Amino acid sequence: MDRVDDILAQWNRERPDLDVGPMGLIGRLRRISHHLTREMEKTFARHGLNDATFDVLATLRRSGPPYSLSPGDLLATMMITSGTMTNRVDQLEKVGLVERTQNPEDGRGVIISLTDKGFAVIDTAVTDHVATQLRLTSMLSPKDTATLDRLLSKYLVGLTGS
Amino acid sequence: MDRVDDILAQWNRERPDLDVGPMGLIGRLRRISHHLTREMEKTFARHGLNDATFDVLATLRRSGPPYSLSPGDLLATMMITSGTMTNRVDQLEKVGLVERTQNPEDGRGVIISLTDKGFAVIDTAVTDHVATQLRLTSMLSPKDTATLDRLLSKYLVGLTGS
DNA sequence: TAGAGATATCTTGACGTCAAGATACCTGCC
DNA sequence: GGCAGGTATCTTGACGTCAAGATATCTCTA
Repeated sequence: MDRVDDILAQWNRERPDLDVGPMGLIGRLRRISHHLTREMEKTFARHGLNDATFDVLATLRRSGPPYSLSPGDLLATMMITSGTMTNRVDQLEKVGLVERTQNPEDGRGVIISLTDKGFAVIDTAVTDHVATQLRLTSMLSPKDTATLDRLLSKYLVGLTGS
Repeated sequence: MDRVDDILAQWNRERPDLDVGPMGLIGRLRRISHHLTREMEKTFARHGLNDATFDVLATLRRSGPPYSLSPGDLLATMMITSGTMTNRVDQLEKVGLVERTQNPEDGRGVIISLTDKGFAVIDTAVTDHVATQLRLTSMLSPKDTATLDRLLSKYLVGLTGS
């Protein structure tokens, strides 16, 4: 029994014609996601980052040496638009965590690279972040975690095709 | 195998010291949530609404007659701040879907009520919305849906305490 | 090799959200 | 009754995001 159940009970009383099963599942998913995001942002803030800038630095870091990607490459793994990407890189460049260089092979393109400072920041931040994520999933038993993860993966594939 | 698995594989290569199990679960949860929100917004748009304004109208509608709540009551079920609430009500009042009246029992308070037009809009929109949600969960088997819903509820309670 | 269409990135303007604080009003204690 | 502290709502300014379009460059075909 959670808060979403209260919402469903209200709908059942007011609109008994509606099948609110999907609403319960989706509502819970979104509430959990929202809550997790809020909590993780606290960790990012300790490193001078937020969800958006952490995402960029982390993508560059895990791509491996030379820790450089084009804005287009970065976009491919994030669910955002190109304008948002420009804004994120602007912020990070301003504080010296990444730098833009012209792509020598394509005059239209630029390459975003982690600076040494950026590398140091993200390497520390991600360690902290992983600890936070462990805490945020620690209330689930190993078995429940495994089942949930498997079902979410199945759902993600069914929903987006990959 | 989904896109999140690719991300985890990159981390394993670059930072094998990190336990990325929680990252997979949280990443999937957030991606699904993001995708669902985007899809549902299309439905809201067909009724001249968005996620924010739908939420307010729906909360008033399911509260039952007289379809009136204070901003504080509305805040209690939504994960937003008071400033955001003011903005949402402003938008809805401007287009005549809700109206503000002074709370006769408390000079500090106001009461937000659905107008007849607001009632008609939300009653149609929610029917459409439920159909969208059914579609967005239709790729899961009934059994998987039940298991997922149960685990999410458990997680939500463990995470937020209700 | 010239031009049409495709591509990569950035710009602009609007919107939703938030944190922090302002304002008005209520309640309970002295 | 009057004042202190609590409560309900709104205001302000900053930020992240998006859609749509601008600009520069590339690629392919004739």
